[in-house]
Amino acid sequence: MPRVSREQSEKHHEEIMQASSRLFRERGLNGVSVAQLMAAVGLTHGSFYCHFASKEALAAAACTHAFDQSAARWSNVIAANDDSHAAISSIIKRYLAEANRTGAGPECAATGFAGDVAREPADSPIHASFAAGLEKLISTLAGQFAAENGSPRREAITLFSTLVGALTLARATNGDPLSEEIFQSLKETFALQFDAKSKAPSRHP
Amino acid sequence: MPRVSREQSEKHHEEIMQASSRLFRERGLNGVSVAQLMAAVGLTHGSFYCHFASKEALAAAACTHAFDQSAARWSNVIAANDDSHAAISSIIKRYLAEANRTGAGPECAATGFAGDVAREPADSPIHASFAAGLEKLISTLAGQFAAENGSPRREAITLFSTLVGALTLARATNGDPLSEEIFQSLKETFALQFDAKSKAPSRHP
DNA sequence: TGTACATCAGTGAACGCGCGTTCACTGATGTAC
DNA sequence: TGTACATCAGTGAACGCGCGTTCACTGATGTAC
Repeated sequence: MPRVSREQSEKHHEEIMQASSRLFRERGLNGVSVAQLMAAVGLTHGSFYCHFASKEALAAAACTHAFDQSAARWSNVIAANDDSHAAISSIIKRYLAEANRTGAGPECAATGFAGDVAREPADSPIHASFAAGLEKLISTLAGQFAAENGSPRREAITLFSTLVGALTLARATNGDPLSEEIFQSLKETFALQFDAKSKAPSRHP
Repeated sequence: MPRVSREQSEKHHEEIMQASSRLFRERGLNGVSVAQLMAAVGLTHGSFYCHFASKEALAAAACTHAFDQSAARWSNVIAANDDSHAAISSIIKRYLAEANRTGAGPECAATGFAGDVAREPADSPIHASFAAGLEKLISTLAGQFAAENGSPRREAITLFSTLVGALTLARATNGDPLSEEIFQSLKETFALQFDAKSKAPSRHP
C-alpha cells in the first residue's frame, strides 16, 4: 500500500524512532540493520529514507529520544516523592532492579549507547545527542542534592557513574553469579550511605 | 614467504593476540575485521585460521589477555606501595588519568569489552573470559580493603563500578566539557572519601 | 653431516552473505479548480 | 460538492562493498634416514 495518510506517516516516523531507540540499546548500533528496524514496525527497508536521511541520523535521534524518556521517568519519580532523599533513594532502587540487570526492562540510555558512541567517528551527530542527554540526566539528578554538603553536581556525577558502572558490569556478566553480586553489593553500599546521611542532616534541620 | 619457523609462528600468534586485545578494546569486536587485524601484525588474512579457530575464539582469548594485563598492572602497583591505602589511592589515580579518558593510553579491559560482551550470544565463549577476568580484578582489589570496616568485596565492587562508570561516560562524551567534569568530580569525591578514612583508622591503629 | 621428503605457516583468489543506500515504480492521499 | 491531477509514502529489485571463512597452492622448515 503506497502513499499512506500524513497522519499515518507521522505515526510510522514515531514508531521507527521508538523501535530503534529500544533496539539500538539492546543490540548496539551495528547489531540492528535498517531492514530489521523497518520490519519491526511492519514496513520494508526502502521507505526508511522517506523518514531519515541516513542510519547515522536516526541513531542520533534515537539517542536523544532514549535520554528524553529516561529523564521523563526520573522527573515522574521525583514528582511522586515528598523529599529529595526519598527521590534519590527511589531512583537508585529502580536502577538496581532485577529487570534492568537481566535486560528484561528498558535499558538505561547512558549504558545502552555509551559504548557505541565512544567508538563512532568524531564528526558523528550522535556525540552531541549523547552529551546533551547525559547533561540533562545529571542536572536532573543534581537538583535533588542539597548544596550545603558539597557540590550537587559532583554528587550527582559520582552517583550516576556508580550506577552506570554497576549496570554495565552486571549486564556483561549476566548468567554468572558475579552479576547478582554486583547489584547486591551496590544495594548494600547505598543502604550504608543513606543510613549515615539520614543521621547527619538531623543535626542541621 | 610461506612456512616460517615454529619460533616465528609462535611470535605471530602472540602478536595477533596482543594486537586484537588492543584493537577490540579501541574499536569494538565488530569494529575490527580479521583482515585488518592480520594486517596490523604484517600478515594477510588467510593465515589467521592457522592460529585461531574463528574470530569468536580469538575474541575470547583477547578478552582474557586484556584482563591478565590489567591484573598484572594492578599487582605491580600494589607491590610498589607500602600499604593498602596508598595502593588503592594509586590505582584510582592511574585509572582517572587523562590518557585513559581521551583514549591515548591502553583502555581498561572491563570498559573496553563490557558493551560487546553483553550483546554477544549467550553461548559465546567470551562471556566466561569476561566473568573470569573481572573476578580476578575484583578479588585483587578486594585484597586491599581491610575486613574490619565492612566487606572488602563489597567495597571493591563499589569502587570498581564507580571507576568503570566514570570512564565509560567520560569516553562517550570525549570532546565535550562534561567529559573532563566527570573525571574531575570523581577525583574530588575520592579525595573527600580518603580524607575521611585517613582520620578514622587513626582511632583504631 | 648430507640428502630426500613430509609438514604446514602463510598467500591470495574466491565463496556466500548481509549491509547501507539508490531508484524506478505504484497508487492512495491531498490539493486546486 | 465533484472532478482532474500532482504529490509522495511505501515497495522491492538492484548497486557496490566489506565481512568471516574456505581452499588450492607455495616453498622454507623440520624430520627421518
